Amino acid sequence: MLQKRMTTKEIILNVSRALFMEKGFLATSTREIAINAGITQPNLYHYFKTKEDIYIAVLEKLSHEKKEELNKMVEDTSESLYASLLKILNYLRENHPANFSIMSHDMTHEISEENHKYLYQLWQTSYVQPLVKLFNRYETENSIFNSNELARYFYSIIAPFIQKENRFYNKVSSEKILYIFVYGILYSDEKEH
Amino acid sequence: MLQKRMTTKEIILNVSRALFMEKGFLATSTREIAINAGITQPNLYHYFKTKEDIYIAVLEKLSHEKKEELNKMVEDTSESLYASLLKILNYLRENHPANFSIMSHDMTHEISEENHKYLYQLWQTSYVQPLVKLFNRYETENSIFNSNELARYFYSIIAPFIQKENRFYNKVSSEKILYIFVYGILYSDEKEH
DNA sequence: GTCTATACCCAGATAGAC
DNA sequence: GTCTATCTGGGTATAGAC
Repeated sequence: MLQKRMTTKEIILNVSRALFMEKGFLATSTREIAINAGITQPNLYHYFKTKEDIYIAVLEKLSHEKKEELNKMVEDTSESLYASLLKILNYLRENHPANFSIMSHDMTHEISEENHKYLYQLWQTSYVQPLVKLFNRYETENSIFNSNELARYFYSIIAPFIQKENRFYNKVSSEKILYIFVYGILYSDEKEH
Repeated sequence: MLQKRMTTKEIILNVSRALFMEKGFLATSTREIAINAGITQPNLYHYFKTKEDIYIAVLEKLSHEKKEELNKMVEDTSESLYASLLKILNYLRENHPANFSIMSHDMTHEISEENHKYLYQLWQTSYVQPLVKLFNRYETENSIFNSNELARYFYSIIAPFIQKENRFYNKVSSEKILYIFVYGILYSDEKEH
């Protein structure tokens, strides 16, 4: 994917994605986006009406990409639940540019009400739904959690391990993270595996 | 605690805490702090050199308060691990003004390097250490996690359930949250409790 | 210790030439 | 489609009177 062959709009979306996901909405300036895209700041406004519109476009593209990938990973029915979750976790840790916590905060605090609702829907269909499908296949009747809850918990638990900058959480292996989610801290105390 | 009998500095710290914790460092303006404190914006600078200094002072006070409380809760050795964790979780959900994710992001992105290090130390001694003490009492040799890891995982797992604004996570009971941390999702599938 | 006035900067966004 | 120039508003912080 050479930048030379990309349109200006695509370049803007790419550099904006990196900046928004690393620094958050507020801390990312349109001037910074422009410089990184190799254009002037007013030129941005030829492609987008506002900075918020850029942000929406970035998350739209990101969500659609991840939706595709997550659905693909979930559809392999030959694997165990643990194996599927491990694959997803590793994929997100390697490929996802976003810090979920920042995304969530920006969505609820820095974005207009209607866009907030729209992004929430995007999140649901792209990230939560694939996981719900997965859990539905394994869930038994006496579980105290339904698939929707499990999908949300999964993301909240893995969130800190996805942010790139964190010196502590980055070193933790995906297997260890999953152990807690799947077996809890007591299981690993009482049993060997 | 009547505001009338508080000093101006205390009032500033109180309103700043509420604003910083809800909106984050960047999104909170000194004008807003001043209005809520009932003073003019330049008057802030009689008490603090910079906005960042206010932020540091807020987190210092908050940490020391929580350190006291957490240590108290951890010292009751008659309780089970589950009961202790439940007490701590409920306490934080009821009394902690902060969204840990925002705090963490501000610390690493919006604050000077030296203050960042200082706040990290505060976090360690006030929040992590009490939990480490607790886990040390229960940990067995074959656990794949040490107490320090468990303390950090605990906070990362409960983090989304502490932010006040979230419509989904707020409804979840503390018992359910702890179930996953202590028993995992599989245990609740296979066994009744 | 608190105020008014204001400096200074950087943000998002627009006008209009090329 | 991209630019230069610029508007407008908000931010943090300072000067200096009371």
